[in-house]
Amino acid sequence: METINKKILLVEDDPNFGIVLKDYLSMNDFDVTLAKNGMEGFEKFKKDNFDICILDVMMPYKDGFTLAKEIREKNENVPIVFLTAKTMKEDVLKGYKAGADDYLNKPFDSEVLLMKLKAILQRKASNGLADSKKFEFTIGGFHLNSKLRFLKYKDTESIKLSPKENELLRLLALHENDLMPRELALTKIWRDDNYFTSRSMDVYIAKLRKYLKVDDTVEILNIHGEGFRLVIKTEGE
Amino acid sequence: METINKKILLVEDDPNFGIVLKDYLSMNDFDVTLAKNGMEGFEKFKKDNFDICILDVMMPYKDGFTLAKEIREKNENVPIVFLTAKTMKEDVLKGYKAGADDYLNKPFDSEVLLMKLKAILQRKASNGLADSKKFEFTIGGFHLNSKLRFLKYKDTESIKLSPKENELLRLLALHENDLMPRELALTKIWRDDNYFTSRSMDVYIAKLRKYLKVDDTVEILNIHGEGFRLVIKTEGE
DNA sequence: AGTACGTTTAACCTAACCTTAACAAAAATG
DNA sequence: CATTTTTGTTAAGGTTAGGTTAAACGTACT
Repeated sequence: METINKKILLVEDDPNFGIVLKDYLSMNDFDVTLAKNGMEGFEKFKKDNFDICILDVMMPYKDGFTLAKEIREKNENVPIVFLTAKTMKEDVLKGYKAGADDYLNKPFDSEVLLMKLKAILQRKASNGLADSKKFEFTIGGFHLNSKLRFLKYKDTESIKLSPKENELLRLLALHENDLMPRELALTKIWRDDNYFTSRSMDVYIAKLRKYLKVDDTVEILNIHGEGFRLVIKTEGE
Repeated sequence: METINKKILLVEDDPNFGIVLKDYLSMNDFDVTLAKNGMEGFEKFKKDNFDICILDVMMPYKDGFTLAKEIREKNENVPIVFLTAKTMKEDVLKGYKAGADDYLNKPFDSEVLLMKLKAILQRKASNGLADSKKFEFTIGGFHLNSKLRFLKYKDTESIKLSPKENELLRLLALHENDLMPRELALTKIWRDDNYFTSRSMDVYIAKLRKYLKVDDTVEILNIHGEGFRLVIKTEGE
């Protein structure tokens, strides 16, 4: 498993710096794809599977934050590291809100970057990586494709799911018949756990229940104060 | 919703800075334990369960790295964030080698710290924490799942239990056939031992007895002035 | 500007939960 | 055996979490 080098998407508009950094990372056994701007970065992201994304914040056309958001919509797990020239608090906060995993101010030491990357990859490795790859589920009579974001019941037309609907249902499915803690969904999907996000989540639970109503072997149960449980009643028995 | 606050171990030798930081984090809904040096930090770490550790690097007797290593020996998962006054590359590298999750140079912005903590906890929330807690019990003809909070008798519909019912029954089951002291339940579940909580507990005992009535091999007995006993009459005999 | 879509916020209602009170029954106490 | 203390049980009350719908908001696309 460890034979294949980790793939990095590096998006950096300064060509000199970009090349230097790419070479440095390549020398350290990373498989680096370099993109010169946000647009190109997103295209390349869609076409491949990266283990980590390093995004410059200041870029023409599409800045790093916007790109990060787009990336997050496609993939909620891939680690994102921002590079920025200035130490602006706003930027840092914005970055973390966009789902950053780390943040580096230029000029930074390349060795430090390397250590950060290693630390991040290590963390990811310890987490259930299998989960992040799983995107197809059978839920009673339903089939959920959470990559393409649709839900199909038997031979009926498939329903399109919004990003939040999709992620929530996916999390529930990942914990099929088991408790899916409120807190988990809130931190993973809403990235904040407060009264409003919690209410928002309830709204989405209601939406999902509506979709699932056609199949009475499938149900979303509440465990008061804890979270929800997607139960699938197995036949007979 | 009663989300229990995340526990932070903060080890910082500068008393002024330590207090300020502790207060700031407390204000932001963290449950902070402050230790004044590495030694004390490790003692406190062993005595409790923390969600995250924030360690100053420069400390008398035992520096942050040494402490981090000791902590890692006890727990290889808990996130560790270092604080350091100087931007020394050596230190940063050493920190990551010691298993750091992040690194902050003083002076740092407190909001940035907050975001980092959130980002780290979010990452951690994604892996299912290995809850070594025991939550499944067989009580005569009953099956109690105290994680999903339900009680099932043979092949009947399972009953949903409220948090208090569930915790109380779980405590009783944990002490099956043995004395479960009043005081224990009151301090563990009600977090206070007074006349009213005690009466409340009696109400819950009554509720549990009602649930358990269908199986006459199971019974909750009172031991006057001491507590309760969940007895399970084994067959034959 | 206008439309479409996804998401959040507000509002209102119901269900779940916990405590308290009230009264009855046991058990201890002297 | 009268009295106090503890426990058993039920029901009322208050508080919070959750269910649901609709309106408001925001952003992207026309």
